[in-house]
Amino acid sequence: MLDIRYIRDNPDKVQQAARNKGYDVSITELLEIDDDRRELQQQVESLRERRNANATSMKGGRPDQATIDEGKQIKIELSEREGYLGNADAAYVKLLKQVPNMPWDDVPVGVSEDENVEIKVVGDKPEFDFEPKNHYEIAGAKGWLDKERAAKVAGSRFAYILGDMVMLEQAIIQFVMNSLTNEDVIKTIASNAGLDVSTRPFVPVLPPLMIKTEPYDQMDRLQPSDDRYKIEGEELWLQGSAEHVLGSMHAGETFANDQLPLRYLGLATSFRKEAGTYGKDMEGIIRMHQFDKLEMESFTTGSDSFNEHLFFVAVQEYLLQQLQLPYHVLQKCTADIGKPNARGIDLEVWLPGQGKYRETHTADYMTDYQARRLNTRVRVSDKLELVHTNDATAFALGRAMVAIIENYQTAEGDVRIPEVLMPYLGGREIL
RNA sequence: GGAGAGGUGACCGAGUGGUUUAUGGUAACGGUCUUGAAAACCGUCGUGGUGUUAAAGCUACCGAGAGUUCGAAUCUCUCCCUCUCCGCCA
Repeated sequence: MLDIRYIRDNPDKVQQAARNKGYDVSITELLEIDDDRRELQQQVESLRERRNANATSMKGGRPDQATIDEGKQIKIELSEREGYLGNADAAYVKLLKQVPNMPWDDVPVGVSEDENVEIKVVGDKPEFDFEPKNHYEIAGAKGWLDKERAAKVAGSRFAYILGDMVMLEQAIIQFVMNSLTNEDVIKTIASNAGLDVSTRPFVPVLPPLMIKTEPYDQMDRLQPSDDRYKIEGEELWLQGSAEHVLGSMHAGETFANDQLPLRYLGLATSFRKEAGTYGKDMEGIIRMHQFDKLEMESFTTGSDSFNEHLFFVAVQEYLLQQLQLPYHVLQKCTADIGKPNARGIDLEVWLPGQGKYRETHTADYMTDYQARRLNTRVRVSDKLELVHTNDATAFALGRAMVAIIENYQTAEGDVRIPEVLMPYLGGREIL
């Protein structure tokens, strides 16, 4: 949620930003309702003042009949005004929630993801002296992937992952966990990127995989709710990303300044309905209803948050470079960054089996947009301010394995193991 | 799932319908005293909204929401959470 005071002071800017992001919300209407609401609030508060004065006028003794009658009269008026205020408040909050976060200054204006801007290309695409295969051809032949039986048991867009592919996932998890909990690695990443950020390592987290309606809404991630799985008969949902359960973890809390930055590395299975994508990416494991993901989330002060965002991107690049996977970096345009985002970066890895880049990583810079409704704050030199949140993919494990399988394939249909992962696979060099 | 007990400020803890603008204590901060420190004493010590140049003021907040009442931390209802016992369970 945006700060209403900012909206009052910058109505045109906010309106334009919402338009650029593709959100149809009337700032004029919002500010009119805001005015109405404030006027009603004044009326209600002065009635309450009268009520309170009336109720305490007897200083503890029994009030006389005239005082009681007066109180009854105030009560009638007050309850009428409170009714109006309640309606105005509901309309106000509903509209205010619809206002997207302001895009950062350098976010390109665009109407669709086609206008995302490639800002960097890294790594050499592998060259093969044979026709490279898709990950699902290789994994299928190896017996690592069984979607038919998964369909029988759970339906489409589910898979049994088997054998060495399971070992590979575990190896990636261990590699990333070991790297990002090591302060020396954090130092290296920050200094390579030339970033003046804290070198505090990440805290690994196994979060709950379900989240209640209220914190989900406060994270501004409940929408689109038709991409979410709801537990029948409960105000409970399966999370669609560890971001949802990590970012809401400190709702209602106030940090001391020296607790920040607080960096979490969550490992969680994420669930998405993928409604409206039927027929799209049905082959392989690119777009499953369920996938394991290592996700970074951090809480910082406002002054540190932008560098933290750049740091998260640097972490993503570091991990891909360690695995020697070729990728490019996209700066997402206004239409694609997302409603709570101020800025968004996508990393896409080159998939030789498909002959194109595919999204494997996202870095979301939220400023204080999520924290405002979560009410997560920090005390900075005696003043309270909202924290800023950043989240970013460390590895979506399914897609990471797709990238490894396709980039490291051999003519024989085997998969070489990236060097940094060998120690986690018993020193083997090939799968 | 069943039965019971609870949820009050940074923390502990009183408060079962009306000077409660939430008692008291701890911690923190400032001061007095001291060569310095401790102790003692004095003072300060919540958040949101509204309002304003700034303030004062007003208002809300005792787990969340709704209700009863002239008046609610206190009574009623619903929900959330914690603890104890039973049941079930990896």
